[in-house]
Amino acid sequence: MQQRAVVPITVEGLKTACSQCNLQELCLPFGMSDGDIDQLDALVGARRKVKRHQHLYRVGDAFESIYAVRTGSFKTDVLLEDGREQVTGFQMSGEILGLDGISTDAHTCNAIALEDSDVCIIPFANLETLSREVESLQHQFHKVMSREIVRDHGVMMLLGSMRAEERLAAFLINMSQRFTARGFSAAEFHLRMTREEIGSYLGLKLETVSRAFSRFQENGLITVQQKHIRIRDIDGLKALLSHLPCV
Amino acid sequence: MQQRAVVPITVEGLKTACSQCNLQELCLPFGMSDGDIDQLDALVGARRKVKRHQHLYRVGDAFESIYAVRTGSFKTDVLLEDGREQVTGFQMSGEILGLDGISTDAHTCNAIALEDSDVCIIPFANLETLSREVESLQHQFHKVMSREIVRDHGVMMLLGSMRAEERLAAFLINMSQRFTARGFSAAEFHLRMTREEIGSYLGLKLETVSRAFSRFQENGLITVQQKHIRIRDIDGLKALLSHLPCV
DNA sequence: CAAGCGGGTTGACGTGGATCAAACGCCCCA
DNA sequence: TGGGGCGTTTGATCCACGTCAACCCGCTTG
Repeated sequence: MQQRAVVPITVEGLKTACSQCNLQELCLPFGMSDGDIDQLDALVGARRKVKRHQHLYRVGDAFESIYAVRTGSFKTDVLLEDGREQVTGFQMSGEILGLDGISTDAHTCNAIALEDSDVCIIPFANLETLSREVESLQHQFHKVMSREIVRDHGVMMLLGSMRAEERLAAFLINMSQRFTARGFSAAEFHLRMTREEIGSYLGLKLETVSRAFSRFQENGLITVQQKHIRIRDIDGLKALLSHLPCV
Repeated sequence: MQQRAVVPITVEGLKTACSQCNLQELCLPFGMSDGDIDQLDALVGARRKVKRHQHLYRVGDAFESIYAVRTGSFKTDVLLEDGREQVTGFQMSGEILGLDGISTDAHTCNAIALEDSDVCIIPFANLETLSREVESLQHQFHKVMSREIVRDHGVMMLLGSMRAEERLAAFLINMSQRFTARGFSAAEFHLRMTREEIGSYLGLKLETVSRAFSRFQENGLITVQQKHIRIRDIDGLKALLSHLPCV
């Protein structure tokens, strides 16, 4: 995935134009014509900064906007009464947050910044209005929602049918692909979440995650130093998924 | 590998009008005005019968329509290369199938009838066109997609953070609520899926599902006779979920 | 500089659910 | 009417992952 011509980021302009944004290929405007994207510019309102560990929204908050991650990253989670946490996803730049709120006009999960981050606010009423006029926007938005559903099915597969090492391998491969799409190294990256958060996402305890990392390292698949991951044998990781037990 | 059984669209001409359908409250038209629903009538094309164990669509099939279940019920599943199956959902009358296909213009899961069933075919291109004109339809459709996302998060919670009996209790409560919404008894119903399918959905083996049923019966929470379930103590089931260990 | 702390690793041990195995009951069909 | 097969139940055993606990490391703070 090649980056578009580098465009100087608008200097602290409160509104960031989609038409000038280098995340176009990853975000809502993907596949839209330049003309259509210009119309999006009018819609995407202010940006909002969210500091590490702060909530972008919480369960029960009134739903008004969806958000596109510009910089940084987030996790979304759901809490059970007794305190158990289920992380439902990690979101990186260009990805859309808040779709859960549409169904009941209130958010049904929490969105928390994993690092100092920055989102574009997309007022949902305006998005619906504009997407009645701009067919490509309408279609693209539907694709974004559908992609979220497909992603969730993948996670269900992972949680319901895979063993610990398969889950972690799938997670690492997924992270690698998403970093690659953003122009970062496919083989070397920095995880923003803790072992506990990874574990919650994968339906495992943090000790199990840690042990699986260690085992991967022993087997020469990766190198781990705290949150810094280097993938040494991506095919080996992928083989774990095919359940050809480490041919 | 069996050849695609190209089910001839049962002409049956009788295209059912949403405006005349008693599933309105559960289906896409929910919340729309009578006038707006009349417009939907033009859109919902033929119906299609699907016999028990037949596919409504398969992974890889071109995406053209979404479907509303009229009678009967379905499961959706995803398969891993080595044959492991993950059931991603069960769909009852009024519920929408096929949203997974929007993202890539091809279906990403299989939809299989659990009994002889009957769906309304909603050509997606037409739906997008009409929902550019009918605001209430647009909004309702977005809610349907969002509800699916929220539902998936619930399943992730279940798979990632709950123990076997909690999962089954959640499943039974959910089924009971959905039967109730359709005018059936909340306390007594007939499951259309096997123990294995329930297990796949809940991330458990069929033996574990069976044992949990038996344990619930011993504790006076339910009565089980094969697929026939009678709930005797709904509060007891709900208590299992709050993880107040059977006070 | 020490003390405290959050995150991570590692070991010893326990257990919930998987696996293996046998038998049963319902239903379809010859 | 009897047989065969699928779905289900139940018991015995196993093991992957959870739990508990000790310790390490890098940061922060007084």
